[in-house]
Amino acid sequence: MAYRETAKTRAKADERRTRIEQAARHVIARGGIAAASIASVAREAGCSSGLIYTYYSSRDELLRVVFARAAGHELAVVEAAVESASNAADIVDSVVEVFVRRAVTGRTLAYALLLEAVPESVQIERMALRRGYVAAIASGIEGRYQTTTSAEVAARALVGSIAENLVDVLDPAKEPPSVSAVEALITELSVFARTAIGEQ
Amino acid sequence: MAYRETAKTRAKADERRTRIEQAARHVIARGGIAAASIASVAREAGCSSGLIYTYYSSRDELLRVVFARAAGHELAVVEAAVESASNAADIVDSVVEVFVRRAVTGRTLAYALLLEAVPESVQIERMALRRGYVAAIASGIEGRYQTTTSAEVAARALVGSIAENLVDVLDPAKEPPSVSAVEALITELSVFARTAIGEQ
DNA sequence: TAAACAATTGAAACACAATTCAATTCTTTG
DNA sequence: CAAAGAATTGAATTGTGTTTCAATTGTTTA
Repeated sequence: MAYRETAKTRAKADERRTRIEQAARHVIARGGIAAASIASVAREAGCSSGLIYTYYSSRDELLRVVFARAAGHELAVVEAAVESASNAADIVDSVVEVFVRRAVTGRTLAYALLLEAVPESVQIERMALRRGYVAAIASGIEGRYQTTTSAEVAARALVGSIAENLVDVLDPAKEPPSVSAVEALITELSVFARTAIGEQ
Repeated sequence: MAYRETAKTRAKADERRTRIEQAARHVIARGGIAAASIASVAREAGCSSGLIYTYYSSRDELLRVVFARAAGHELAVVEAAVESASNAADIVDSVVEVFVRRAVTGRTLAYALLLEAVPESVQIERMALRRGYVAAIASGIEGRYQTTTSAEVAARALVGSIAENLVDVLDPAKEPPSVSAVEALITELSVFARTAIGEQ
């Protein structure tokens, strides 16, 4: 008699949802959160503005979901780096390297994840990402090395040290850094971090 | 024949301007940049919204001026702490102590200065503040102590370490930290920072 | 194919603060 | 005091982007 929801229908809806999230991610990676208006995400996704509201209750909600997914991905990379390292010095080296290289490669996304002005709901996800980084590093350091201070303070300090040294590098108003500048930064941050946790 | 600008007039205008900036500072200290709408600053200053545009070309400009002044004050305090210290370990100790205590005492202002989402023009002032902190610390470290890494990277890392460890402390959604938690944080950050620069 | 209803559109409505400006109030000077 | 003009008001306007929803298009079933 009539149209009813079916597997095919649901699959198509899922695809649409995915397409919208991908579009939002692309727009953010290109121009930051500021560029991710409903209209521009819709344009990128090839749909109308209205349709986005079939999948998300508001712009903030869409941004929150997309941000959380991107953050989860970044965190997983850092967690993997921590896990594959064999001692505290290795951990901080890997974290510095992975963090800086990924930030430089995906400048605008990194800027959005770390520094850009974001709506409240997204800020909450950003805090969660930072807590995730800290937890990953702290757990890595804690088991294997007796630091002079609490692993949590040290882990936070490491995250802060890296992030602060990326501020200029990620500044959208500035030119991207040269390869040699990036290498130099990685080296110096590694030395600093190893010293900071009392290794070598 | 007519009314013309005079010393008294100018003095009154200056007073007005000062009153508006004070009002803006109060509003920000109470509720952050987000709370500093033109209407609420006007209410606090006891004048109309329109009058603010006699003194500032836009809300962003007002915020920029007020932020820059507050930032300058904070920076001067840190610079004084650096100058009064006699060696690298003293410098980092003083900076940690002054930074953390002031942040905790003026939580909302510190949040605005360091972490809150701000308009572009204010973000530029924030960057200047951070560069100021880095320069002050770096110059202090550089002359008196041979660090393992460049003084600039170390100074940035120190600023980042402190700021990151303040994130939870300053979160407006959270309770202010207990006195003992603040003391513990200062101690731990000091130990971390001294270790980081290679001093005991 | 027709009926039933879901998916999609996109222009209009809305929200919300910044900003403007005609009208009013205040100050100064001769 | 009256005229000139500056200071001030605050309601109306503007700008910008989100959100809605009546109308349209697409899909499914009998």
